Amino acid sequence: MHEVKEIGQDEECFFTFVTMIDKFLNFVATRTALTDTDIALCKKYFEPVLFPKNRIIEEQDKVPKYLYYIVSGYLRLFHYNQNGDEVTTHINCPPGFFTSYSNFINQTKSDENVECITECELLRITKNDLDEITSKSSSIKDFSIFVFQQSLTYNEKRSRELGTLSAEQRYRKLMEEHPDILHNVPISYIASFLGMKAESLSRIRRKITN
Amino acid sequence: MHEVKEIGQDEECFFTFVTMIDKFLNFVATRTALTDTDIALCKKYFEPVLFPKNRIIEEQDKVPKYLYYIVSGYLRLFHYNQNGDEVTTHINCPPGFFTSYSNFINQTKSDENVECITECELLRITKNDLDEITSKSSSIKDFSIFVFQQSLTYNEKRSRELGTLSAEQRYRKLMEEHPDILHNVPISYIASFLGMKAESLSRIRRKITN
DNA sequence: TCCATTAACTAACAAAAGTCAAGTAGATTC
DNA sequence: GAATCTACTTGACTTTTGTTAGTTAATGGA
Repeated sequence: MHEVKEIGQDEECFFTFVTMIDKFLNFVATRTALTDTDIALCKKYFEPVLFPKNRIIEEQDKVPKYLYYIVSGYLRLFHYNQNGDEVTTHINCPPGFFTSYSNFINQTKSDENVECITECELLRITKNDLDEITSKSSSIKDFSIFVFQQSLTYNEKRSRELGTLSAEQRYRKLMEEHPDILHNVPISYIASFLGMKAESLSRIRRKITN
Repeated sequence: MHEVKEIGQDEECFFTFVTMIDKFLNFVATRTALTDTDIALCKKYFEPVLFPKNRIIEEQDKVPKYLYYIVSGYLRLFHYNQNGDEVTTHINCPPGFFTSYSNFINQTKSDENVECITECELLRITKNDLDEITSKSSSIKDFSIFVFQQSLTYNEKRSRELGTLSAEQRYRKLMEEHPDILHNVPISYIASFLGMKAESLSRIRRKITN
């Protein structure tokens, strides 16, 4: 059985693998029926890890190593633009998966970093191991295709909103759909994620709450 | 052997199936090696069709019937916003595939219309038939996964650009990457696709060419 | 051929968002 | 507890984009 790895730190960890993998299996079960064999495969190949706040777990200019399932915590994807400013392109929280999808799937170099915004409990799997378990289990394969499609749908939605909504409408939408993000993620990341400057978001927030 | 169907019109058609499918097979071959069996499968299941300018070939509130390969012509995806205005979310041209991807894959209702901007020569395939040939040929399956990944990559790129570039930068980028679109697609569609008003695009064009 | 319709451009003004510079409040550190 | 430091806010100003309305050019149908 795995132990929870806390990378680059010597602090003790009280989170148990059983808890994490069970949460994951519950999530999968909401969508796909799993056999005992499927469950055993997941337990064998998904590795539980615990990271502290602000840890960068995938680096730009490298091939993303893992697909992550988020048990707890907040993650972001960001890169640097021509001026050297950080641009946050994704923010996610439980329950869900996280990685630089197209680069992970194709195993190509990504220009994005994956960073833990808060402390994060994650389950991770490499591309090789994912291919391994999807070839062994058609249920897991179906679920993995579903996850991939979710990412496609997400990006279609995101580009539609960025193309047609005003900064204020985009913020209001985030307030409705992910109020938790507002309480757990720095405003500056949220502004960048919503495609506006931090000052603009500040003004919008004041106007709304006034 | 198929005949080229020209739907809803009685005009004669001089495009041959052989030409269309050969262009398609050449395109696939740039990426995936096909056996004679694979080629026979494609010829059997991809149906050549010819549509006139402005024809809507997939309608909103319905499940998209086909995935299209574009042999010639320009297509767009559009929907209506709260004010009843058209919003163009995608424009594409040969060589490439076209559909409302996430709804086609999941066979769910789409709120988008697929419209031929110009006369279009297309090859189309239903979801059932696509599943059929991908189950019979692993090469075709690989290629089909590649096509969907392209769509994911495309949407990631698009949302990044809409989130971080100014209207002028977005137009300049389109000028560089798809100058042909500017000559074949109405300005109003392009403006909407780039997330700006037609008047803004007009100003930008004057400023650039002045 | 003429009329009606539409697409594209223009201009003047309004609103939204960015820029720059300064200020505040809350943490953190020594 | 004073001094930093950082994230966030604020205000004045600029630039970009949207709005409205009018003009021109091209298009298609009767």
